[in-house]
Amino acid sequence: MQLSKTFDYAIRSLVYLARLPEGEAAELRAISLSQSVPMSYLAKVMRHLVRGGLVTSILGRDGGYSLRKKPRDITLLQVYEIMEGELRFVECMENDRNCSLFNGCTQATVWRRLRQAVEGIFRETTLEDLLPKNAGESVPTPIKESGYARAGA
Amino acid sequence: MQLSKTFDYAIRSLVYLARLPEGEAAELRAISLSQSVPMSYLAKVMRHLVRGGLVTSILGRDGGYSLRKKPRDITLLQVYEIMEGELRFVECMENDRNCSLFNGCTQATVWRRLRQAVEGIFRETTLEDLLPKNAGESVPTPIKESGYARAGA
DNA sequence: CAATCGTGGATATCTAATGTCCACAATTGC
DNA sequence: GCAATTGTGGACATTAGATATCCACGATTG
Repeated sequence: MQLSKTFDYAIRSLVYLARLPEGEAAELRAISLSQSVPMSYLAKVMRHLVRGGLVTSILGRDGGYSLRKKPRDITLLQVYEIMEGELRFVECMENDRNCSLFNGCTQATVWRRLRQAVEGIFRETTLEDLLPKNAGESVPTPIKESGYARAGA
Repeated sequence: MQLSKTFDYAIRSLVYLARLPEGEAAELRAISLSQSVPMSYLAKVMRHLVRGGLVTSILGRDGGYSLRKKPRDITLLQVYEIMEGELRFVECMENDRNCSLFNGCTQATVWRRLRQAVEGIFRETTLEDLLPKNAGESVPTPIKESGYARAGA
């Protein structure tokens, strides 16, 4: 019942990008530092987001990442599906192939209800909802940068 | 976002017990067979349920397990907490110690809403809800018993 | 006392998440 | 063109947790 760090990283990175001034891009290093996420791992996360169409990447010098949509047009459900695939609580959720037990699987109803609930929340929550309220704040910095985002890629 | 097999095993075993005639107990082997769960692993699951107070165990010959409460008095939330501990979606859910980022963690709200939703469903769903509707049915048997519950403990 | 159960805990295996690395392609400034 | 910078791609390593196995033991019954 845990959400993966990867998913959390993705959201935090997106929020970071959403807080940038219009049209500006952020480097991997900056995001990594601000979120205390290993740079090489974050790189992988960002690639997902790029392929998923939520983020644009700019190559070469002065490159970086920037949002491709308005914060309010990015839902957590989109992010989840890009990072983790379809929302599912048990192996057998859709395909009865896996489950050789034919107790009519009375659990299925519960799992389905669970998914609907979670999916609903994810669908209704956009990046905008995750932006800090106090407007005139600048991008946050990490408390201690214990070894993240050093030399490397 | 996956539920553990262990949790699923626990529920299925409880449902199995709930379907027994009043006051009857079931052996580990029988449960294991019916659910296609390795016996030695199921033993561990059952111990949790015993310690958690949902199930009584009878030692010695003709021993086995039986429910300690009525099916409608056992909620999925109880089962979950016994098997997995407190419901939680991210590490930092309660204690801010883990999280050295002070972006005010706007996600926290979402995680909390998520938990409330799931917790609600778990709290409202009892074992009774998981019993097959068609009354006069006997305890199910597995389709194929491919190697489970053989010799061993 | 012998057969049958569950108990307890150490240990092993497996799998997915997480993290690391390096060669490469794109872009920009000189 | 060249060097520096930035993201890309994929192979690989590590870790952690879930899952599974084992065995010596205690309880119970006939």
